[in-house]
Amino acid sequence: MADTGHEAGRAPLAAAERAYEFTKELIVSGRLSGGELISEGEIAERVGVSRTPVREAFLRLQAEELLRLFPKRGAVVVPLAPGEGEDVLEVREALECLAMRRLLRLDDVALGRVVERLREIVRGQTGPAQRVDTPAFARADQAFHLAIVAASGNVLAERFYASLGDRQLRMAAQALHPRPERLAVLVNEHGALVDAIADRDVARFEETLRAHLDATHRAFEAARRP
Amino acid sequence: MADTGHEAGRAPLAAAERAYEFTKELIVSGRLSGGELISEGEIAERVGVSRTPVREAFLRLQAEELLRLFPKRGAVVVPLAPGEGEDVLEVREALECLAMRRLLRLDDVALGRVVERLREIVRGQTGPAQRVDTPAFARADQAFHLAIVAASGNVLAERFYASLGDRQLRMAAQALHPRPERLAVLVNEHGALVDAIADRDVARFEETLRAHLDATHRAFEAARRP
DNA sequence: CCCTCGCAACATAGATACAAGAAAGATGCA
DNA sequence: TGCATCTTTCTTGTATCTATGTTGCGAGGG
Repeated sequence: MADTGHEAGRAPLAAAERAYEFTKELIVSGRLSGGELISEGEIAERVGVSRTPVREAFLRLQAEELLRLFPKRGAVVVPLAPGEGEDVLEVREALECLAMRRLLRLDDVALGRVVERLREIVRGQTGPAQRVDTPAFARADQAFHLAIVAASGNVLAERFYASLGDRQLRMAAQALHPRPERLAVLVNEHGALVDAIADRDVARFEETLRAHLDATHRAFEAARRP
Repeated sequence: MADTGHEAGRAPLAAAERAYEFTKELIVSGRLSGGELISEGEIAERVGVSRTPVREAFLRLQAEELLRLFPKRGAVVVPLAPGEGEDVLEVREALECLAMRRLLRLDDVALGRVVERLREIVRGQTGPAQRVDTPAFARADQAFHLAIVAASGNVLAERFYASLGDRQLRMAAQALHPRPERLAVLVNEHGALVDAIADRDVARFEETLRAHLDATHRAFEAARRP
């Protein structure tokens, strides 16, 4: 039973993890904007670890398409491409519609549980929307849409959808911020989506979703090029 | 240990890349099946590099969900989930239909170029189909479908679709290849898909694709559970 | 004035060394 | 024999060191 005698309970949080969180925070928060160049050594020094875990962090960030590594030259923060918002939204729409069609296979009881869970999430969004807490709302929005995909049971789609998350957050932060009055509208649209699911109305779901994402997209584009 | 300066004359392939390809080949080809345990050192020795690039390769494979890394314990090959075949096909269908709708935005000249490129790929499939070269055909099949998605210009979708291809290759390798007489049919179906694209007929494309994938899926499931 | 060659600074890529954690097997005791 | 514990060994995690490639700048020749 020899207890280790170390700071019990406190996870040491691996160096690679710290480097990852640190760098990702820099990017997602926007303190490092697209196109900027960073080096392993620079981050290593600031985090206080060696370059090896930083390298690992950079690889993960590259896999998430937040960083782009150039051999022997360095790493640049991937800028959001002009058409990227469109791409993300189209894929989201496709995956969510797929999820909706898949949800139809559930019996009424199971679908009822899904609907209840979704309504719960939507209820949780009214708070951030009223407080105009944009970052919190962005996370709640993401959780809502991800929940739809997750409920469909397609783990592949769920994983991919989740991987879009950080990218969405990055865009949402820019898209929602200048237009806080849209938040309440978004909550209503979420409610309408759940209604469509509860009614097993695929066409209405797709139509509502398209309008919902179109509005978000347009807001984003409007924010980008005033 | 391997002398590094030996083949330094031309090293177009980085050590990390070699380690990655080597390990991925082991997994996708099925020589390493789900649940098996591998270690960095083992691969490093077999590839003839140090553990550092192997570590990098493992991280990439983990990001692709082909490998699962356990801290301080090792790496296991992720087993293919029971419903994964279904999941993959559904997502493929969704993404390809999305691509088709996107292709409609192209003008006739651009669409004509796409169609011609696709026909080229289909023509290249007749050889493997007649020779019943199943692995080559599987790659050509994947290239065809990926080309459709790539032509749509959605890089996000394209990347995800490519990662699905690896999973599908892996499943195909594991399930003894179904009926070789189907290969010629598949080529014809590919041709029909291109025709639908050339005619800008979304409905026909979706219908043909669904039948195409359904048949593939059924063949796959039939091979898996005899 | 412009072009080119060469050198220095800097960045990564890979190898190696070392430390620490976890599991299997060996060992001693009741 | 059965169990607790200790040791051994295998594994990863991190640091450091060396090699190599890329960039940028400046001197020198046309």
